[in-house]
Amino acid sequence: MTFRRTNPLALAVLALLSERPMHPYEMAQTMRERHQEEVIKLNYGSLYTVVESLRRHELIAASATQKAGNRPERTVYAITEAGTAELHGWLRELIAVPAKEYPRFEAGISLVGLLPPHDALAVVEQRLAALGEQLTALAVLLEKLAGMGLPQLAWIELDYRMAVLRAERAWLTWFATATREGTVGGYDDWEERHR
Amino acid sequence: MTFRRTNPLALAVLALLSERPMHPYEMAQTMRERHQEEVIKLNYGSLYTVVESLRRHELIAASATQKAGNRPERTVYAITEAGTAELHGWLRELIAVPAKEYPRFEAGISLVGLLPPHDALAVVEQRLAALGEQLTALAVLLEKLAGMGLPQLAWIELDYRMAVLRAERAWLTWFATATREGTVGGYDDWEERHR
DNA sequence: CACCCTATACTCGGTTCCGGATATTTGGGA
DNA sequence: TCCCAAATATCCGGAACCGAGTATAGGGTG
Repeated sequence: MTFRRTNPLALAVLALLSERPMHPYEMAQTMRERHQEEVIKLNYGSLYTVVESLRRHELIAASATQKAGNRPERTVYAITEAGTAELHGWLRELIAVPAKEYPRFEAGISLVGLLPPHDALAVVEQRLAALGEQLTALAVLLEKLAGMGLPQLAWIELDYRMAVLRAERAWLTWFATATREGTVGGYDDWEERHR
Repeated sequence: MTFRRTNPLALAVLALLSERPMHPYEMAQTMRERHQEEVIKLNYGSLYTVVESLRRHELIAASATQKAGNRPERTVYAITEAGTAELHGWLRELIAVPAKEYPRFEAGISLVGLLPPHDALAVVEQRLAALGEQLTALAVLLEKLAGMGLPQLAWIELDYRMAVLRAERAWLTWFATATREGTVGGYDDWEERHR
């Protein structure tokens, strides 16, 4: 059975172990500290499932079971050679090949015609406000990270997200205006259906 | 137990049943015809699970079991009043509140420093090419739909996706240049680590 | 020094998801 | 008329996922 590149949490595990051996709980802590959990969903339940799956595929291996102090016993894992290869291959694939994803907003906006135009406008404006807040929060964070002397490469994904958020906001602004003024194609029919 | 708005396929089911009663297989066909499966992931296995879950929560109800011709028996479902309310509420939420999502590309690009700069540049350029193709394909499709006389509101989500894709491409173009010329912040260290 | 709160380190059970099977029927050509 | 491919309609078993629970230890407080 070959390893399937589904859960990105497995990628995070490989990336962390490529620095040094760790036990699962430590991985979680490190992800927290580095704000990695903003980019890769972290869930304790999944973490242990994922680690076990990586071990079964021999991409990582248990390197020791410590019993520091009198804490519950814990297993430290290390990356294998196959694991390093998998890490690099997966990374290449993630960047090179656009994955087919299903953003929830696309699902929502595709059915916006089911809401009366007036309500639709209201929720779009709510989203605009929320996006605005996210953008300023991001800008503040970027400022702070740059100020701390961290190199841009260390927070490159935030830079990317900022660009995408700006585009979203621009589109939404257009859509809100077009709805308000009734200039979006098919508006008359839309209006009529909701009476 | 209250209904959890996880799988958007359930939203599609509610939306379809808000038009008229259908049996599951017919829902799938209709989604195909309308290219809805581009926006909402459709999987036969999940479809029946989701329909059963909606029925348990009384958002839809079995309205008849036909046996047309001699086909295997099939159950036709209709939306309930609670279902209609759920559909509208969910729709509002999807549009108004930006969901925390985890795009795979963000995960990938956040770890790009693990690849040697030269390789990173290569995969980024591959993605740029792929994005270019997606964009022209989208443009062709939009042209076609507009030509068929469909109102803009019927393909509003494609309009949105186009805007986002353009922003992605612009950002990637910048990143490729900055990598090629070594002007991305932290480049020297990056170079050095891979020797 | 008794107490409690938080941090540590998992574990577990129920739900959800999904990729194939499975079983029947219709339509169309040889 | 017979046969096969495609369409119809659903089901199933295993994998993955996730939230909540458990159990111990250290550290601060009155």
